Amino acid sequence: MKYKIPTGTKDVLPSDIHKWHHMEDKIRDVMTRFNYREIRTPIFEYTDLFKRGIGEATDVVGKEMYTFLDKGDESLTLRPEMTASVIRSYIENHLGEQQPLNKVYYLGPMFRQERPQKGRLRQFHQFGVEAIGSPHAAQDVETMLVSLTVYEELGLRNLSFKINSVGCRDCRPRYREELVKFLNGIKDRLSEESKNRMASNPLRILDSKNKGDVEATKNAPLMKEFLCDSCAPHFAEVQKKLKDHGIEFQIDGRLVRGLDYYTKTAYEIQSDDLGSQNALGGGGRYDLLCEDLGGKPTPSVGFAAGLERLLIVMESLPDSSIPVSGLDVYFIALGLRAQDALMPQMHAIRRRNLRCDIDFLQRSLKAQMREANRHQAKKVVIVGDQELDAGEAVIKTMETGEQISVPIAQLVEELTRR
RNA sequence: GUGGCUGUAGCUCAGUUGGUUAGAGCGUCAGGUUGUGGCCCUGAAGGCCGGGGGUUCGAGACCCCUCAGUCACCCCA
Repeated sequence: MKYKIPTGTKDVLPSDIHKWHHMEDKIRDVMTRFNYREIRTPIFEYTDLFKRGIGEATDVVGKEMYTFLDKGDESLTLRPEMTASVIRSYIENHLGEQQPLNKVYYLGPMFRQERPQKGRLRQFHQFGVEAIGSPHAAQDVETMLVSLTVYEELGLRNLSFKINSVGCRDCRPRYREELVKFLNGIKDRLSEESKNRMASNPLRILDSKNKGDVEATKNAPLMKEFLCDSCAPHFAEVQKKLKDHGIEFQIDGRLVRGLDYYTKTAYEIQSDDLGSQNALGGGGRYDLLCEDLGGKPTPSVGFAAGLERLLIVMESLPDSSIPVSGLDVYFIALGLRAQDALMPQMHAIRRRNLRCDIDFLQRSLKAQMREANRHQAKKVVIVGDQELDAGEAVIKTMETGEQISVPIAQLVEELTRR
């Protein structure tokens, strides 16, 4: 085969598209009820935005970005995530000047050049929200509720919901010092990767999956023990509000997440159906990002979640709760005269909001019936020379097999009745 | 970037220690019904056995290289 799809990308074929529509419809529905409005930003941005926004030390920026020079020698990058783009747009369009709190959501493709595996593609899709402007724990909790509601209403169960606080620029440095002190004591037991991270981002050593690292850091100090007078009550309040909502969660003191901009709250929703890449979505607060990108200090919180991963979990549900719908009417014309007579009728019925189709291959009645069945047609209209001469059409109800004859002139009325 | 596994029909997969013409199920198409779907029966079409090289009288199978997929590491959605 000469042409192949690029590594790490997937076609969504017509036979699967209803699953995507189902997810997308539910996401937009929930977002709307929570009063988040969609924002659409370009698929690419100037490379510096992501370097500054996500952090030079992160894996995303360090080794996963699709970066290229355009014909004007500008360095552009296919977006690896949305938060930096959204904040750029928020600042650039002065959204904060028009109202103090902006709640936005997005849904679209992201790009990271990594080795694909289960639940990880080079072009993948995320939905997410950003609530820009509120420093309060209630806002953290609302974003959590958005994602949990989407999952809940799509029928997902048995998810695990983990939260942590990663502190702020006041308390994190103090903690980081303590942590490095501890890590130095057990340095020789750490993996190479973790040793390399000692200088750049020691916090992430804690959520390493390497068994040796996990064992070695078992007694490491945790951020939650070092939270400052601002972060500690905030974290406590998030927990209290979650309990008020009856939301089950676990505190995971080692949850850090790989994006540099998080402050205070960090959270992740996981599923066991996902294999090794078990995060369905995650998010947190990023109170410093806006000013880092040249805007005014603006406390914000948001999450991002993967659609491909959501799809994997949905497909693992015992009874596929993804609705499929068939045609309302399939038109069977035996001969071109009959086709000429039926197409205007079909058009009129399509204009009355029914889903219809007709055979375009001039095949046998039997073949056309099979086609009707394949499309799960509720009714079939059959017209051949006999009917044509009588000015009539046969309407067959597929489920019961019952057939009636009606004048062709009354087809529209007959089929759209009820 | 590193490692494991897998590449045979549209899909899912068999294929014996290397041996004649490469199979099955599903799907597709047709017939069984002069103009009636699903279920059933019958038949047909559909394969450079991922690609290249090598060993051999003989390779889908063995060896080497290569490409692709997949899973895992790292990290994340």
